[in-house]
Amino acid sequence: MSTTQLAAEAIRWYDENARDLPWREPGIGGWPILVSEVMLQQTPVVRVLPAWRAWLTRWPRPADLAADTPAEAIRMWGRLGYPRRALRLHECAVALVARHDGEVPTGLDELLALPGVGDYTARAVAAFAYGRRHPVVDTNVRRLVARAVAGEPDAGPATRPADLVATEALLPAAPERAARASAAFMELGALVCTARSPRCVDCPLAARCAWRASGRTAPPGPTRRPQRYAGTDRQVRGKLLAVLREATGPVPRARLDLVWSDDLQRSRALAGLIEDGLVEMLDDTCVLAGEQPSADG
DNA sequence: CATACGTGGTT
DNA sequence: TAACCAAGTAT
Repeated sequence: MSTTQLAAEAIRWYDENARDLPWREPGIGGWPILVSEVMLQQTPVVRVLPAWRAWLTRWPRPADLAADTPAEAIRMWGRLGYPRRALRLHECAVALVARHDGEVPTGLDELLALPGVGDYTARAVAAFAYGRRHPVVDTNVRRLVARAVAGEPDAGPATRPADLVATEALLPAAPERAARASAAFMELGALVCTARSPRCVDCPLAARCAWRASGRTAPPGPTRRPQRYAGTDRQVRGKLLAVLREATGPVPRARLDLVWSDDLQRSRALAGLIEDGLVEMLDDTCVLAGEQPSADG
């Protein structure tokens, strides 16, 4: 079977070339892996590393985080971006204590029911923490499969059930080995079969790659670009939250007024943060969610 | 299915 | 410098 060979080659390469990442340490546990997966959502490895270490040092078990405030979780999140993930992780910890005896569950459905855990993360935790044989499909795997198997320059814009089927077909029968294959595919996608400039010369799958065999056809024309970051509500939210993150107590509205001059947009952004549960309003001041009143008032 | 959601490094 | 990119999720 040629598909089985893809996994075999990928694993062989992975054994030699995988990065030495702390959450890959054998037996590390479900919680550290869950935290790493959530942090890695849309965030580069190099920025996650220190945050992951600090987070797990402070909250080694879900119960530790559940006992602390959401505000502290948001603070520890620092500048990783998408701070709602910190809130989701805190909610996760609370749910794990309430529903799963403080442990990260092993089943896909139970994982999927956790806040901030979607299809990718549920599969990643089940496979990498518990050795379950589930296809793990992230953007790297979708790109690699699109190229190596389908011969296309890139995967489609949205995850499709077909991606799951195509990836499942590549997995070895033995669960532990399937999980290793998934890790290998992700690592290959991250380091070799990259989006911009794939390094086919270094690719262990090159000899079997359909895209390379076709002469590396170019992707279709320009896709519609999203809005620029500068000037968006997103940027304003970031500025507002940065002030609250660094403050030790309630912040007067007047101080938040300084971060953005457009009253309408600033109000809209703040309302969004409150709506998302990241920020709370107390009288004429704002605080991070669940912030405890400081002793010194 | 499109869009909102942060941040900072690379090209 | 502007655009692109990085282990997605929720609506």
